[in-house]
Amino acid sequence: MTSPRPGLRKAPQQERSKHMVDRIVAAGRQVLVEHGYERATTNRVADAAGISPGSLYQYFPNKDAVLSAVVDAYSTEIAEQLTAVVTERLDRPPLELMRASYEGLLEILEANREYVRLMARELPRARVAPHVDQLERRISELVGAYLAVSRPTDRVRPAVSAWLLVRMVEHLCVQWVLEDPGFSRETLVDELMHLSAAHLAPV
Amino acid sequence: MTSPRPGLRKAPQQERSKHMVDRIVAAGRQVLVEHGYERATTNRVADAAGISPGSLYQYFPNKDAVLSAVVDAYSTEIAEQLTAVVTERLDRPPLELMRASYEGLLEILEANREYVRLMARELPRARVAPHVDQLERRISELVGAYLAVSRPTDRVRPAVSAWLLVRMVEHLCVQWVLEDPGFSRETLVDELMHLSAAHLAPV
DNA sequence: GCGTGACACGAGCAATTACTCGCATACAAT
DNA sequence: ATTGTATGCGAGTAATTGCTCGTGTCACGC
Repeated sequence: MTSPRPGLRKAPQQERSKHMVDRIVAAGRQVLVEHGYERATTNRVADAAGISPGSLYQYFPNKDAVLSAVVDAYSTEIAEQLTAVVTERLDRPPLELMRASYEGLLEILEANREYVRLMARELPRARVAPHVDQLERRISELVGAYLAVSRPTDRVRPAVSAWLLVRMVEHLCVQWVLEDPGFSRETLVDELMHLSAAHLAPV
Repeated sequence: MTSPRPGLRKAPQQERSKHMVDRIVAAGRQVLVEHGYERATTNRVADAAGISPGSLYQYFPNKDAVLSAVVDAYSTEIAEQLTAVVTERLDRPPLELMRASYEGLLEILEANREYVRLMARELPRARVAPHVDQLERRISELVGAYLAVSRPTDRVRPAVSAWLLVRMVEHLCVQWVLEDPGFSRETLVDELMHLSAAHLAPV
């Protein structure tokens, strides 16, 4: 990434510093996961990156920018995985697509439990809200558009269905991954399917 | 409350200090709501309570204890309101009880939007998790017990239903209150009823 | 080789924070 | 009134934190 990122003090120009930003972000992620939000200091991040605080501040204007970059990189990563899973199966029939999406989501969340815990438990909600809100809005719009075309039900407006289903599925999957409430992933998917289908069923 | 509270340094013995603890907790709540978590310092809380930091530390061993007391008092308050709403209508038929509970929950959340924002957005999840988890577990157990008796469906175990329904309803209601997503409370309740009924419907 | 600017360093500053302690005051019992 | 104690004060302290700046090093065009 040579293009200037938002929140970056300056763009790296020589080879040796090209990866500096990425190293800092990676170190920030590691510090957050290992030490938690309250112990995530700039000095610690610089330490973890094997550089000095001064070098960190050549690329980031302040602590906030570092943490934002961490959250941003991490959530982009997850969003891309999710998009890939869904678009891969976009040609399948609706119900099958739905089930595949839920299973894909759960697989991704389970594979990134560390990230889920960081975003949903460790970080103050105010810090992740912009990213999460944006992601939820984007997905809601996609689902809403899909529903506006297929129009499985007239009881509810597509936008309302999208809002409800996206938040319901997301939250239950996240909580299931974090809590491990004692029933199988298959059961969860089955019940999510049941709930979604019931909601979308015509009057 | 003359009984020693957990996390309290010492119990007030004279009249003039009886309300000191409550004043500190109230001030803490106000500071959290007004200034946010990151700006909630002990000195600011003492200021807001109109006392000195030294006095604060006569009753609380550390900052954490103050914040915990705030969260605890606040969530107890809400839990009591919710319990009242449900128990008041415990004799009504199941569907009516369910609808009344959802409506009661939404009324309480809307009346305490400030609290909801504090708990769900402002505070780090790690700090509210104990309280929220406990509340969720308690409600899940209640619902599970209720379902174990009435057994509306054999498809899912009562505990699983309780887990899913409690988290689904709670999260959607909280998000609806915080986001104001552009559809009426009536619509939300209708859809929650629809979803719950569908989930609990026999095979 | 040499000069110039990008790069990196890390000690340290200024500000903030949680928390204390010596002292003053209000109260209750005698 | 006097005395012992509970209560309250608030300037101060030790530690931490975000961040800077003077200094030095390295890469690259000439």
